[in-house]
Amino acid sequence: MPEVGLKNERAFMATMSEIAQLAGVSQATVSRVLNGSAGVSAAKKAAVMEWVRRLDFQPNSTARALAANRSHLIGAVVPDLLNPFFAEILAHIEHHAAHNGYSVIVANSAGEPENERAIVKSLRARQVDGILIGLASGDSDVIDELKKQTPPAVIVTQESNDMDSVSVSHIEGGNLVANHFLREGVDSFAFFGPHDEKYAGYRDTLGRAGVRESDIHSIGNQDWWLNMLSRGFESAMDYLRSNPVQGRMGVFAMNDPFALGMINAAHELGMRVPDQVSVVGFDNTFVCDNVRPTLSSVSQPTEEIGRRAVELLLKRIEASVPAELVNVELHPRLVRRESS
Amino acid sequence: MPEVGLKNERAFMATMSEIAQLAGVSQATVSRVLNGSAGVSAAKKAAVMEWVRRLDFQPNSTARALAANRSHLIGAVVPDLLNPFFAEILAHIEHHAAHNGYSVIVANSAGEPENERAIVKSLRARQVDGILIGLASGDSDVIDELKKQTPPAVIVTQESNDMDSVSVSHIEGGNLVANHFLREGVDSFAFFGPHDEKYAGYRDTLGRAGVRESDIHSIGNQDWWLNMLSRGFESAMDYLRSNPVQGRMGVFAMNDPFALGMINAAHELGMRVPDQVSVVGFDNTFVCDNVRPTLSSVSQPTEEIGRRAVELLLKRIEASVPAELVNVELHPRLVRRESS
DNA sequence: GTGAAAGCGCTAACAG
DNA sequence: CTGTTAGCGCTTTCAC
Repeated sequence: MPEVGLKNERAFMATMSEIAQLAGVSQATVSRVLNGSAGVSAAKKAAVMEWVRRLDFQPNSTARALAANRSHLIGAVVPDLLNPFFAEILAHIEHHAAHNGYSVIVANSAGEPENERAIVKSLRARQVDGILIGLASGDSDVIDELKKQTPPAVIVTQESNDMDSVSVSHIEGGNLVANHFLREGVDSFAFFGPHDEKYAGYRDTLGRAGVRESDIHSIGNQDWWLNMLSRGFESAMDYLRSNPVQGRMGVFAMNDPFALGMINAAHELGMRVPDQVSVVGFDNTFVCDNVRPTLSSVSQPTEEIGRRAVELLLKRIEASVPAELVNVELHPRLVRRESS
Repeated sequence: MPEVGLKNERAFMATMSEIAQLAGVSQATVSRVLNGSAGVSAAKKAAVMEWVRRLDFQPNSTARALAANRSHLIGAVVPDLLNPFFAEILAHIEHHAAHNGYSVIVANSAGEPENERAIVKSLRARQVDGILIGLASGDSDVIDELKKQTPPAVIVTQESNDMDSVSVSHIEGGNLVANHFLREGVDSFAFFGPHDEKYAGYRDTLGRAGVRESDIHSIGNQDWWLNMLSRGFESAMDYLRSNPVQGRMGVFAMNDPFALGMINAAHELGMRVPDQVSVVGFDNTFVCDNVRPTLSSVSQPTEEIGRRAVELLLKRIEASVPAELVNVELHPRLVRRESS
């Protein structure tokens, strides 16, 4: 071991200069070896690697980031870590990022544009090489911010006209559910959540089957949806109490927690699922299989979303030139279970 | 705007020197102003701040980290992002870290000691100021790694003899469930999961009531528990099929997904919950309220765990001197619902 | 092939 | 109070 003073008592870390001294080469050569740059004699290379191994040397990524202007860090902004869907997406992002030598800084925006903005600023100051930003609903103001002076960014789980994005087609998701209800002979229709593209797809397909938009019931209002885990049940109760169901109603919920809330509310009021109330959720999170009745849900390929998002982002990072917009549009799938 | 060449076309970032030039002061003064160091004339301070505002300047955290040997970055290592419990903990960690000016790098260890080791190494190379490491089960080899040349680290959700830690007492959790079953007149007992401290607490309390350890049924084996989301149901089915229940059995599951698996398996086999099979889970995740029957579960104060862990870690980071071990031991609470 | 040297953008002495 | 100066540990010319 070399005789070096520890300037930080808590974590001794060798430096390239030390390795260089030990190996009898210049520090630049150590750098070359570690970066696999061509043109280092086998002998010196071996000498360097020997000491790298002996000291379990790892180059300081901060210094590297500063010098190379490349941090190998990406930022992942999610609207809600407590939502299993986003937790899943994050897990896959982390997995693929790590696999490519990138670390992930997480930040929770709570879906607030204000937070999103601040987070993007701070990520930029941290020199992240790229940003993956998960949006819970349609467009957000951040997009403007994102378009100007930031590292490359990719919108995840929503489409965007101005930015690269990776997501399923929510419209298609809505279509799927509408067709399903239609086939099952449901005779009244509701949408549980804020009106977005899912709603649009649902409405349009129902419309083509002769169902007027005014006949589609809206459950919940348009802004409470963030704290969804608790609010779903209450909203569903409110709705069912004041809207007696006759025949068979199909409820398309914007996400699984809401769908559960609806099922539980129906049971609470003595209605049968799926006979009187047929329920379909969205995201196909693991709870779907673990509740009774099991929950039908529109499935998003989270692994693919996470993977493609990382791939696209890294491509943007690698290529210094701005390229044409890419909107990866994946296909949702209806997973039918007992609730519908 | 100053005339500066952008060396990185994609993200122009002003530097302190530029601010200094604009404000007519030295770069060091800019640094002082931004760090709130005492002893800068109001006039110069104002001049600096003016330009900081105008250019929306944010100091480069990488450079800052390198120079100050302080990154304001902490690493959070979790065994499983897909487990809602850890997602929750992570959310709270992120929240409190951000609140204190720290960003969080997440890494998924999948509970593999090998990964944990590699992650800790890479986090160290990234100069994180501290590490929060969530352990899914008892002690891990990483602890040895953690004890030597790393930044301060705190174990989260498990106790440790060698490290700072923040967690509930799992033994106490086991006691709670045992007492609950005893009070409810359950007459046979099972534990669903690998034997750990929860099991020990359960066993000991049952023992004091005269139940022999050999009479406590073990469900599942000791190593599959990681991919729990799918395996719970199967294991429960296997168990119930080969062990006909007579009277009333109490099943204490190591976590909520397992508990759900047990309930579903019981239903599948025509058994009534909680009359024939009484089930209690662990972690009290949001699913507990969203399934029918609602699931009894031992609750961990995730917010407090996350907060105290961050607080403790920051204290360690702040204080340069190693202090006495701190093991924050919180209390679990049994939330009784319909399943028991 | 390889070393010397100039930064990357900042913090932190050290002089005045 | 404030400017000058020396690094932090690395990447990257630029010579030889």
